[in-house]
Amino acid sequence: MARSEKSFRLEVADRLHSAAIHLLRHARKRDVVAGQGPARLSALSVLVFGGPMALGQLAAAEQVKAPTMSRIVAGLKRSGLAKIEADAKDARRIRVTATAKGKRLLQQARVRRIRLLAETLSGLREAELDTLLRAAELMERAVRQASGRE
Amino acid sequence: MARSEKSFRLEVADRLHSAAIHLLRHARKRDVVAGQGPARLSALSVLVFGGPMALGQLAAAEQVKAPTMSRIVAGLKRSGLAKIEADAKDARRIRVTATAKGKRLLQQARVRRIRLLAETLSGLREAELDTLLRAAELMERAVRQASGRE
DNA sequence: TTGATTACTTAGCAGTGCTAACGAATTATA
DNA sequence: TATAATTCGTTAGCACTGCTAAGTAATCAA
Repeated sequence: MARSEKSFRLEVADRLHSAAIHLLRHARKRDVVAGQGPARLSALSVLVFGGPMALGQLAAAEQVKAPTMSRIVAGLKRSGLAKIEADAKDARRIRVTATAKGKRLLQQARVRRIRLLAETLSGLREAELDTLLRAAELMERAVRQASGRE
Repeated sequence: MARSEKSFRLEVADRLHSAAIHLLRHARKRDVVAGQGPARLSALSVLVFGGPMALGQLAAAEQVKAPTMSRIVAGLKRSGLAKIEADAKDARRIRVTATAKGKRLLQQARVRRIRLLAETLSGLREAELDTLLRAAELMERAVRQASGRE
């Protein structure tokens, strides 16, 4: 059967969507161990690897609205995982920074989560892992490009 | 740097986890169009493609606890997307069935969501889409195997 | 028959997403 | 300079989704 460029993309989108949901749902239980929800861990990750930034930047990076990020940051602060300072140039802005405790917790949570996801992948051969790695890169690229288009 | 079998799997798990989160977060806004949250749509999908089933089965299929599924089903019922009947054999059980309206809505929501995810993938070449499709299959397989192991 | 198990519901907590509305600070303009 | 428009973040309030604990009803086992 001849497959058109377009319908093939729809098929890929469909299958990928489903697979991503199932994969994450399977890995999700694990986040609980850190005592922090996935949104907080993800935001903390951005802070740790991207350095201190304003709330708005963080919200954009996480593709979330400002009020949502405001609450996430409040939670991180309450847990001592991030701290908030005033911006020297612009008093409207805040500067969100991961604390040492935040960095530590992130590494631990990350290790646990990733290790358990790796278990899920334990039945795959190395060549198949290569495919997944390339796929992960493609997904990130596609999202970046699409975000730019919006 | 020589990569060991093990650390490579950890790296793949890490990148894949991150990519899946970002991809779904990017596609998520779309579900809103249907006026139903992702958990309801996903459960409805199981009902439509898997046929009527008991609440416990549905919860297991969605990897969710019974109380959570109880509420999801209540929501579907309230919206007229699913109906609940008594089980003939066992009065403790309920039989959850997708209504015609539920099937219709699911198809529409699915088409919308998939079409918009396909847009996200529009910058990729056909060979890259092939990679994603293979990756989706691998993810599903890995999750199935891991679920069996648990 | 009585006790244990199973299926589902209810209640209550926490996290995460949104929009609307607000105050404070900054920038642009008359 | 004074005023208006914009930007940044917060608060309030809604909805959805996940959990555990506890309760009810039905079934199964001893």
